Amino acid sequence: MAAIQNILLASLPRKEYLKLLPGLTPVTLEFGAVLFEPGDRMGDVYFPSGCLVSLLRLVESHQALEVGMVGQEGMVGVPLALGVDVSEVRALVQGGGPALRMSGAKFRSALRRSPALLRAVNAYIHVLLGQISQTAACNRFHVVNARLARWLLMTRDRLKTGEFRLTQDFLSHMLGVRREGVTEAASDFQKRKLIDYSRGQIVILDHYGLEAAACSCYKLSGTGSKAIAPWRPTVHRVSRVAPAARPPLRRPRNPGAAVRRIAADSILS
Amino acid sequence: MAAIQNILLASLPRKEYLKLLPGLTPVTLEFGAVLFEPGDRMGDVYFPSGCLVSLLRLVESHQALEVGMVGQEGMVGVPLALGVDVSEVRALVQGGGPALRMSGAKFRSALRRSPALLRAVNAYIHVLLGQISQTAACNRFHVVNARLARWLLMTRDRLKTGEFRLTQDFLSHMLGVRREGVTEAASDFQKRKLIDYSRGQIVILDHYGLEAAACSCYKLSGTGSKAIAPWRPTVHRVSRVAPAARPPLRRPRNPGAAVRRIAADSILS
DNA sequence: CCCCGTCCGTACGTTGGCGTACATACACCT
DNA sequence: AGGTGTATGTACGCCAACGTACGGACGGGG
Repeated sequence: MAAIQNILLASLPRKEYLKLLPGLTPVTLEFGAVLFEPGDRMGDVYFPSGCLVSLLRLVESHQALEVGMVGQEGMVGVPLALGVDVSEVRALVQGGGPALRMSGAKFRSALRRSPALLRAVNAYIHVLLGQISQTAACNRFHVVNARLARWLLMTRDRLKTGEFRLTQDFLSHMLGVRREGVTEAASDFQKRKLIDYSRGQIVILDHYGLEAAACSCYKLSGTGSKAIAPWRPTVHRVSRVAPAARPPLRRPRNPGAAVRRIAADSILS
Repeated sequence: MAAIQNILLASLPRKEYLKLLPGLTPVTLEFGAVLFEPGDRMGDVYFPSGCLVSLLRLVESHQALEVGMVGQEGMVGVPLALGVDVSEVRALVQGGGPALRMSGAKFRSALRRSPALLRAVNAYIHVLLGQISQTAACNRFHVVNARLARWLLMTRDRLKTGEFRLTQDFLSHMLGVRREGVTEAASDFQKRKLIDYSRGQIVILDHYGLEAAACSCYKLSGTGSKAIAPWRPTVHRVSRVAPAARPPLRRPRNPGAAVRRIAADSILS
């Protein structure tokens, strides 16, 4: 059996993990998939093992703001652990990859039978609370540049890679700013050789430089408490990334699964 | 026995509530008292019955932002229910009044023994999560005027009165803006006869007008979900409030209790 | 190969809020 | 009665971000 990639599950005693195993289905979450919309009944929970899910709060049908970011350190569907099965946020797959899925019913019964799981989930809820409130303050006080830097680093820590595919338009909805604002901030970083950015392909060139550009929120709860260690080995390359094997930014190849997918320009809706 | 004023406790079956009763100590929280600081070990939880507690996130030693507001619908010390006893926020008594206090140890054992309490607390945690994330989006997208209106209404709903004592300086830290920004917004409201404001004494004159001035966040999670009903009977008076029995804004009369108190100009620190 | 959709860059006037500074006003204390 | 500290009002320059508009650039499909 492969190593358990989700930290929350990995923290369980082997015995309790084995009891959970039958209920866990490995799935691949595609970029752009929407796991939940506000108002949706949440049928399943997801434990990301190599993907990244954004929790977005929608405002007045024209704007979105990321309030939480869930990677290997956590789970999607926290309210189910609290006895609520209606989502208040949009859960958007922001970085495609593997996850473990469990039905809400099984999850809730597992919570009752496994004290270790309950402890782990509770601890994560606390982390999430802290992350959300930290992000709230960050969004209020810090300028776009600093927030973008923080966001890129947080993403990197969770995807364990300094390369990912995200349009500036997408980013603007995460940060709750105009697309042009992202362009300016990204251009600045690019001039300073902190990142390379081309048509949705982001490469982090200088991790430490980005940290210096980020607000202090990154070091505080930026990584989602101690669970996620910043992923260090930064590729220092200055040449453009080869335009080779680059899948299309949207239109994922495998439209299957019971998750909706959304057009890039309707992250808001 | 008087009616149970805390909605969270009142929702319990009488039998389970009676089991809790020995652990509950009625206390009076004074305006300005700080229940927890970030980093503090939380020894007790509080169930407000007629007071109002703000949860503030501090940023870089010079700014504060309210991320949550706890009244009769909730409790202070949520992390204790999640197995964490270190606070991440400042819990500041923003409206003095009665509350029920319970030791953290008793609370946690009560949670184990009372399924109804667990359900109620979990439901509240979910509400709090929603409130925090809604506030985050609100702080990002809405102008000061709208946010101030929302804040006043939320306070009113929880204190069940349209009169309360708060300086503009205090408000500025709640909203995360300059004091002058609050002055301008409040002056605007005063000109439009929505509120009366004089040296820390706020009177809401036109509840519906304020609602119109507030952003839509008020109606959404503004009231903390369905738990708190907006408190309607607005006093419509235009004359100045009599300068009569007005206690000093700070320097509460009873400095006792094991809670620290802070100077008005150090809400930040 | 060209077209067209997507994505990125830039520009310009506007504005909400900031930082700063200072003036007034009220309240309590001596 | 006057002083002192706190609370509020106002003013001015500045800047980050907004709304809007448009131009260019890349890339896949017909």
